[in-house]
Formats: sequence, structure tokens, C-alpha cells
Amino acid sequence: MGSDVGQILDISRLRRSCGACGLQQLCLPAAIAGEDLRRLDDIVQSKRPIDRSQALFLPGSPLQALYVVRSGSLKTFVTNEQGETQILGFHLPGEILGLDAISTDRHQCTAEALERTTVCEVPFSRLSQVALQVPELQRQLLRVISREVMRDHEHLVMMGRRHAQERLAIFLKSLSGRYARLKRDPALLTLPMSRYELANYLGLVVETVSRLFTRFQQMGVLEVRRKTIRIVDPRKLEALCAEQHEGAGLAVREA
Amino acid sequence: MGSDVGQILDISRLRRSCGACGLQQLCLPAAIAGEDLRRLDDIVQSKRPIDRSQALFLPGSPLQALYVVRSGSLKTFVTNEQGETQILGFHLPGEILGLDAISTDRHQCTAEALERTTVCEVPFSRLSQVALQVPELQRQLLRVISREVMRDHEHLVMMGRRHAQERLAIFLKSLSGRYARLKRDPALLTLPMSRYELANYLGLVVETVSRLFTRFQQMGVLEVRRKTIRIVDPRKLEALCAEQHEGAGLAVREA
DNA sequence: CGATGGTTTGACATCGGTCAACGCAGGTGG
DNA sequence: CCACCTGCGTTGACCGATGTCAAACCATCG
Repeated sequence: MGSDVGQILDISRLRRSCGACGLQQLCLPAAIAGEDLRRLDDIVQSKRPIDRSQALFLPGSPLQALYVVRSGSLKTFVTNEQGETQILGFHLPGEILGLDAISTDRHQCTAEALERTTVCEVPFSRLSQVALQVPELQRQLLRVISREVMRDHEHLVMMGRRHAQERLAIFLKSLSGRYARLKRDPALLTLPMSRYELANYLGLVVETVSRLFTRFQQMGVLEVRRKTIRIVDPRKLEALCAEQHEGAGLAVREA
Repeated sequence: MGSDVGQILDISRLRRSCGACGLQQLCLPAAIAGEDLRRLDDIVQSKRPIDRSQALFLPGSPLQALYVVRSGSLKTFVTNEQGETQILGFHLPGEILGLDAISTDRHQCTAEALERTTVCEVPFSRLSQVALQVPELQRQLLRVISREVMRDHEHLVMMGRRHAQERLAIFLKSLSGRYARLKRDPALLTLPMSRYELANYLGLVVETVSRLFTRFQQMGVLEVRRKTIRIVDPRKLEALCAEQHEGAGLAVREA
């Protein structure tokens, strides 16, 4: 871009170094410093931003790197023979992608950007090498992986709920928590995914999700305007996560 | 226990060593040999068998070890404040438990034996140490973890299906595949879990699961006798995994 | 032999899926 | 600048798969 190449490289290097990254504490470098951090930094490559609906990797492609979201967001999903898809996760900054490729050396799912997104690319073979030399890195890698396992478990618990209302409530509460970790306002969600994608993730159809947003708004829980969701009453939302659907909305039976 | 302590220790040591274990290729020692295998062997402890409905670990308990199922089977599940539970997985020999504790150093879920079960206990701190010295072990550890992530993803895909019939079919097919990996007859399943547990895992109620077993039997797909399930027609089962429920089975309406 | 808990079956109600139509916003081209 | 178009989102009417409730069945165990 500029003329003074050396200068610019230094700056861009600095700006994208792990040491200067706001996500440091959530990511691989946590608890790593000094020389070790430089070694990690050396292998982390930045990729040019991925545009909306562009794929980061596809099923079957060889595992070259793990990826950590830096800004923006992605979804991962699998598609079966009939072309039906299941979204496995939405990935926000600080979250890692590509784990399911380690076992077979091939990616199992598709990762696709939901908006313009930047990721840090961590070549897997070199990451393994450095992890052997930096115990804290090995430990932190396992920690980050474990967090992804916990996230899948949350997703499973959500899918186990038999009422659509609980599923959406749980999703929103969880997303709010992830926002908090990122120091964003946990009451003001900007959904990067479409209603279709959200419905698929929740194991519902789009009409149901749409109706639920309307209902939540009528109940005074949310304020919904397209992709912008404001959580008006967190306590009510919390309650909806485990509602035995005593029919708060539909109650025909008398007391 | 016995009188000739040395002798007995040798024998039990040998019998439970990784080198002599039939699961070796599925487990941590895969691709590890010689001196390195001995080092792994040294840290792996055996636990006395766990009886049915006994817990291996509880939520909140500190992470001391990862566990690999040696024989028998377990379930892992979470319980919320209201006492509702969601089963996260059924674990057969060769599968690892405890991953979700790495992030927080505390177990997140309960692991409970479904039958008399033996596990290998791998103290986590020592595993980490040895993994630093044996690159192949670090790699294999990551591989085994990745397999568990893949398994969670399978579970999610199953939960995303909106028809109970598909869910059960997918579960049975998947279980059959796991049997094959263990060199068991993939057509003869012995379910270690109750109908309640299975229903919970599938996100259904027990009556639905029961009816489905009956239906599958009537369709000539399965032969069901209590916990013993014989897959009579694997191709039909395969087809049911993606059935658009064209009503093949229920058709009560007259022609 | 009866008690107990898991399993199956039946009758019924309902939540959420299906189908259809409309509304809304953003983008494109005249 | 406006008009159209397209895709996403919302709303309504309807129906069926699955949950709920209840009872019977069955195997195991003391």
C-alpha cells in the first residue's frame, strides 16, 4: 500500500501480533510471555479478510492449520448426501476452528464467514512443534480445545430441550454471555446470522423462530429490530430458559 | 491381595499394560512403541471396576485424570438447577472421558457406569509432561480428543433431525459402526442403557422410543428383545436415517 | 409370592411444522 | 431519484407427529 515498505510491515506486524491483540487472554497466548510469545507469534499467520459467505475451509480439505477468529464471525456446518445441513456452531472472536480435522487430517465440516471476518491461521504442524517446547502453550491449547468441547455440550443441552421457547432463550442467554467475555454490551446483541441459520442451529424452522421473537417482544423480554436484539429483561429471559411452559402465554385453563 | 505379591503385581501389571491391550490402536498408545510406550504405561493407572450406576466423577470435582474406557460403558450427563438432565454421551471401550474439565480444572458433568466397567486412569499432569517428551503421544492425544469432538458433532446432527424416527435410526447406525470398530458384530447390539436414558440422549420421551422400536420391528428393520437389538436389514435402517417420513410405516389410512 | 421398576400400549391434546401470502429493506438499473 | 426486483422476515390457517397421562405388562429380585 504505502511507499515505505519496511515501516508498514513493522506496523502491520505489530498490529497483528499476539502481544498486541485484545483477545490475548482468551486465546492461545494466554499465560505465555517474552521469548515464548515471540515464538508463537512467528508461526501465526494472518489471512486477508474473508468476505461474507466465503468459505474458510471445506469438508475433505486437508488440515493445514487451526484458525482463531480475530474479528467478525463464522458458522460451521455439515451437509449430508441429501443436501440437508446442520449448523454446528457460530464462532465469535477468540474461538478456535478446525479441531474436528485433527483426527483424520481432513476437515469434516464447512466453515463460512457470516460477515467480513479476519482469522489468525496457526499452521498445525508448527503449532505442535512449538507446543512441545513451550509447556504452557500445550496446556493452553488443550484449554482452548476443552472450551470448544464445553460449547458443543451447551449446544447439546439446548437441543435436548423440547420446547422451542427454551431453546431460543438458552441461545440468547449464552450469546449474551459470550458478548460479555468479549467486553461487549451483553444486553445488545447484533446477530450475525440470518433467521434461517439461527433456526437450523436451534433445530427449528424459521417460522417458529420468527414467532418466538415476536412473542418475546410482546412479553417484554426483548426488543427486536431485524438483527438487533436488545435484552430488556434479563431475569425474564433467564426464567424462560427452564420454563415448564406453564402456559404463560396460552393459558386457557383457569386457576 | 495374594501372598506372592511380586508375582501377582507382575501379572496384573502385564495384563493391564497398554502393550497388551486390545484397544491399543484406538487409544493413546497408537503409534507409540518401545521405551516411549513404557513411559506412558508407567503413568496409566488402573482403577478397580466401577459398578453399575456408580459415578466415575462428578461436576465440580477437580480434574485429576482423563479416563479411557477399557471395558463396559458409561454415560456422561449434566443436570441443571431444576434437576433436569441431558445425557451428553454413551462411552464405549477406547473412548476418552473428562475433556471438558481441562478448561476450568473442574469436571463439568457426571460420568456414571451403565454396567460393571473398568477404566484406565491417566493422571492429567503427568500425561501432559510425557506428551511434551513424546511428540507422537501429544499428537495422538489431540487425535483422540478430536474424535470426541467429532462424536459430539454427530450427536448434534442427530439432534437436529426433526423426526424421531430418523434420530433413532441414526443412533443405531452410529452405534453399529462403533461396534464394528471394536470388532464386535455390528448387527447385534446390546444396549447398555435403559429406554429412559436412550430417550433422553435422543431428546425424546421414553414412550416415543418404545413405539419406534416396535415400529422398526414391524417394518422388518430390527429384531428387538429387551436390550438386545438385531439389525435385520441394514439397508432399510440406512434409508430411515434420512427418511422424509413419506409415511411408509404408519399408514393406517385405507387404500 | 408380591413388590418394584423398566417397558409397552392406548387415548388424547398440543406444539411446532407445513403451506401460503404478505411486508419490508436493500440493491440495481433506468 | 424512483421503480422494480429479490431475498429475508413475519403472520395466518391448518394438520400431524410427538408429548402427556394412564394403565397394563413383564422381568427380576427379595
